[in-house]
Amino acid sequence: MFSLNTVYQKLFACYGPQHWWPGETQFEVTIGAILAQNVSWSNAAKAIASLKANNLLTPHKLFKEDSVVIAHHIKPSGYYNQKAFAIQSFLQWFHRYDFSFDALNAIPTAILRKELLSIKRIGYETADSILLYALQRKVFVVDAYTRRIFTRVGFLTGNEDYMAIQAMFHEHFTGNTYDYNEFHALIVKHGKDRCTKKPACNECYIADVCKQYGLAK
DNA sequence: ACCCAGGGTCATA
DNA sequence: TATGACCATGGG
Repeated sequence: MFSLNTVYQKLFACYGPQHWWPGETQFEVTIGAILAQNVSWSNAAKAIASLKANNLLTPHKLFKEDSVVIAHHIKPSGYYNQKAFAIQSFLQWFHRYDFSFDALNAIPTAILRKELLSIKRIGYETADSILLYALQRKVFVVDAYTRRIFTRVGFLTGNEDYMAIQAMFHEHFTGNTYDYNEFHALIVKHGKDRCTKKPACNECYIADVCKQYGLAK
């Protein structure tokens, strides 16, 4: 049987809490989730800093501002035209809730997820990142590291789609919302440190743990 | 110079 | 359903 709980506990013991998401407000975390799409966090952070420095990091400002201007300020995050559009698509939706995160808190997770996914340029991972890290919903965020690492250690075949992988975590990982937060962050941390694209991941800590406890299938 | 990073979408077969 | 192409910057 799967023992994702043990893998999580071992990663936590090894690396410690990651304290994600680095963002001062729910709104900053949300915009950060869009800006971080397929780009290093350092690049996304530069774009956030740029928006802050220009006093643009509020729902009202970004909603009214010309998308060309937004694109200019978020350039360091890459894909700046698409991301400017994504931000304004999100805000067009958020405007229906008066830019209120309290209003979002009243919506059931399944409904909220569906609505987020209906927004242009917001896919599974971005929607789930917003749900988990900005809205404190117990939703597992699946990313490239998750697929790569857990395929490598035998928990996945590599052919599962996003929803199938998420379903596995939802079914077998019994942590609370805080644990969901840390688990994803720890997977990214581990991926960056020790489990890159190298064909043979000789120093994979998760692989070590799985071997030690006989956890892989 | 090359590879990759806390993805998403669309055309094509 | 499943690949490929495209979007684009900055750090190693």
